[in-house]
Amino acid sequence: MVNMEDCINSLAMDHPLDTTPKYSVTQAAKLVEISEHTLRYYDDKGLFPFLQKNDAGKRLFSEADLQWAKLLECLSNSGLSIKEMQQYVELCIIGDSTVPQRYAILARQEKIVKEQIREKKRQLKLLQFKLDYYKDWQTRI
Amino acid sequence: MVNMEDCINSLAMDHPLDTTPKYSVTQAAKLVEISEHTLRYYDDKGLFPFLQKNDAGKRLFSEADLQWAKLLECLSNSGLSIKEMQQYVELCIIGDSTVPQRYAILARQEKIVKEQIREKKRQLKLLQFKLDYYKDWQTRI
DNA sequence: TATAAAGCTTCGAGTTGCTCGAAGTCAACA
DNA sequence: TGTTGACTTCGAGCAACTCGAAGCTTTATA
Repeated sequence: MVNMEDCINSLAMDHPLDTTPKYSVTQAAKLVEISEHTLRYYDDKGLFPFLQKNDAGKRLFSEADLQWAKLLECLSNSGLSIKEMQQYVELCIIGDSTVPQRYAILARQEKIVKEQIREKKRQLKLLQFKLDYYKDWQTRI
Repeated sequence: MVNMEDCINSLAMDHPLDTTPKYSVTQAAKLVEISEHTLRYYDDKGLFPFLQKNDAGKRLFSEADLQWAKLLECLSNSGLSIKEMQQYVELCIIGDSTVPQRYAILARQEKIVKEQIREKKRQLKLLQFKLDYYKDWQTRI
């Protein structure tokens, strides 16, 4: 799997077999910058429906799984609960007929992230206001 | 630190800050858009060192307390733990000598919030990429 | 070939920061 | 006087991790 588009093709729209190199949970954690514990936790919750395991039960992450992990992180950070992510996974598994529903979910999260950015900028302003005040205070003494 | 006004002034930053008790927890919650539960929780954790109570034990929030609540929210959202906010409060109570330490804390949080904004923008891009892909997919069928 | 180390596994318990609800207090008003 | 409503405290519950123990394979070393 080379790019994001392919990834979305395989994981979000369909679920074909991914034949790319596989990573252990430790390697995957480093690559996507999500802790091993969280990756396993997500897997236990069924959020990696296409994740493979070898004969010894060892998890094997494909490139597609890594991209998927990034999407999960994104959805989680924008406020989706585990349960809601599970529902998103369900929709993905059902297939193309659920594209409108999935689109609606992503569109809602897009709005939320936009509002989060506005909120973060307000927070930044507050901090900078205080920092300016302190700076001012320090030059006065 | 001699009085509440000095403290809040040097910390919550609005000048001049009104420290007259005015609002019930319900009113305060509406004004700052933080739940009553959270305001009480923060108070229980000692994060409102100058919050007054009337004879019946009812909390009375001043304008200064509202500003302070906003700062607490900001610090919390930028990743400060309750314990760290407690330490910040300690520094505030000690007084002017701790201004450099408090400045350092706020400066660190400013950096963090800036990085959070960058991260949010990356998330937004990922969502928009997926939305575009879905849009494309829908026009193709 | 024994054994030790590394790297994974599962599972259950602990942590943080809320979030909720029950039970009680108190002031105001019909 | 009784009821309503807004508050109080306190303890339990919850989501999403986060950690650590115990065990299983595979690989490296003696």
